[in-house]
Amino acid sequence: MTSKGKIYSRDPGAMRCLSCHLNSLCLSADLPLEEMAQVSDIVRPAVTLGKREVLRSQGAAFDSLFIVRTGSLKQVVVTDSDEYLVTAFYLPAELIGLDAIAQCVFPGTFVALETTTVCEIPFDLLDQLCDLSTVVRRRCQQCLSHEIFDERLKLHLLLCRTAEVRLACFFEAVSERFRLRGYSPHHFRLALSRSDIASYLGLTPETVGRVLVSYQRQSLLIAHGSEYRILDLEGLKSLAAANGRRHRHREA
Amino acid sequence: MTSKGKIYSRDPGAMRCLSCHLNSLCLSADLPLEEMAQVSDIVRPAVTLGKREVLRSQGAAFDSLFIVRTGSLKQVVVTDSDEYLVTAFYLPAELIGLDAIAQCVFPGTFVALETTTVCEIPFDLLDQLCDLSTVVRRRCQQCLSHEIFDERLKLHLLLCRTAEVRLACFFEAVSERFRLRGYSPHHFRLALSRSDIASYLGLTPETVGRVLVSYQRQSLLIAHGSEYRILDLEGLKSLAAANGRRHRHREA
DNA sequence: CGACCCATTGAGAGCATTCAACGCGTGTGG
DNA sequence: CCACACGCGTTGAATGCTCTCAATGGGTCG
Repeated sequence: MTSKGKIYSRDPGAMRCLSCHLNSLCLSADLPLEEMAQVSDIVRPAVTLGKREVLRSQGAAFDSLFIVRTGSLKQVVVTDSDEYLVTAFYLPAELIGLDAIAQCVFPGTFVALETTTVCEIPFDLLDQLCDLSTVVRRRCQQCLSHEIFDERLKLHLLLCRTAEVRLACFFEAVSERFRLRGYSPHHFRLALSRSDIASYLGLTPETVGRVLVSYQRQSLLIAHGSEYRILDLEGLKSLAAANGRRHRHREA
Repeated sequence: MTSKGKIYSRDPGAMRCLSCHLNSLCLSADLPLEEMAQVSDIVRPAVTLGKREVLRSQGAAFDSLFIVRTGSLKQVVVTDSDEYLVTAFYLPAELIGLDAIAQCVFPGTFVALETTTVCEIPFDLLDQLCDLSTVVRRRCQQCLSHEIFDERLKLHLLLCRTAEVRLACFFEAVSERFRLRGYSPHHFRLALSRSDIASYLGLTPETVGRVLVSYQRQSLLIAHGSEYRILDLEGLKSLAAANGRRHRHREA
């Protein structure tokens, strides 16, 4: 398709990644300088999205991966039976579009939850880069594999959990994601609505609300709109770990 | 580590893949002859496992991917809170170990559900092959990406489903997996126990049993031990699609 | 300022779990 | 070869969690 030659000419905007505050978390994390420069070169300048603006629609041809710089997005899948399902959400430095590679089509719609900027990485260029650099290829592989395991285990755990435990797991994970990105793990704004959280966890908005109230009564966390303040992270963690329910299996 | 040269010398056992009955489904599917030969060369002769025998244990160093030739296996994860969770199972031609790549450790124990044979693909060799062949690399990428999306959507769907619908989804998916592999989609043996199925779906064995009885009363499917006969696949599918429950969202 | 969406609260119903008991088949050890 | 233990599958009754439905108030957008 596209000509294969010379995909990285050192242009003025290059080395963008090096100076980016997310540098250490991104796709380019831990890459040697040379490779990081190569990745830098194929990254398009950041795009800004307004709240509720769509980055890519479900079914659109897969052209690029994206990395969140600021703000956040959710992935919404509309199923055959016209259900509206929030299947993922993305915070700064997180990679969008990995699930589109196989089918060459975006499996869901990506919607900005607030004013958001994203870097675009054209996939055909990244693909060429993978051919040239083993390090980059491995890094991509790692990102892919990491998501598989992460998702699988978490979702399987949630399947047999009560609402109270599901939310504890959710906030524990979110808090950790913020912490890794250098934000406070105890106090953050999460632009997902209660309905979004409910959809993501397979609950109803009412139940989510009720559990939040019960958390507040237990002095675990306080929710004010989209502001969340975790008072007792350890308490939340033990709630999340407490195998919230049933199933007394033994080893194989 | 290992020397990079000449990883594919045409040895007598080569072209194994070409003559394998699973050829068209496997990792090697759709590869040009030359690449298929290369993959063939790094595949180790099939290993046989007895029932309940462990292929790799949770936490073991990641060394190889495996492909099921005959039989089946389950992946069991023991969580921090000592829960025993069935997170995946594998039928012939399916790829084991993709979720181990990121952490370089197997995230769960792989147990044979019956007498089973698997092909082993040493990962360091496959990795080298990816460096040499774009086609192989893309194919690996595809396998990885496919799992992400598949799992995510299915599990999120299950989260807000009743037991009746969860099992319908389960059998629809299993039937399809058998069909793709050339077996009857209507009649198959599934070596997973009721407890395994329950764990996989986040239910209790009792509930699984009760739903199976209700299916039988509705003439949807008949279960005799590990033999399953689907009488009304369409009925099962519509049950699975019927958004088994709640949540009336609108588009974004 | 009105429409609409989101969040919250309450009451009732339904579904799945829990707990308990039983029959069956298999594998083990005497 | 047989007895027994054990895991698996099944069934029943009761509890409890979460959904459903409904109504209200607050915030936002047009």
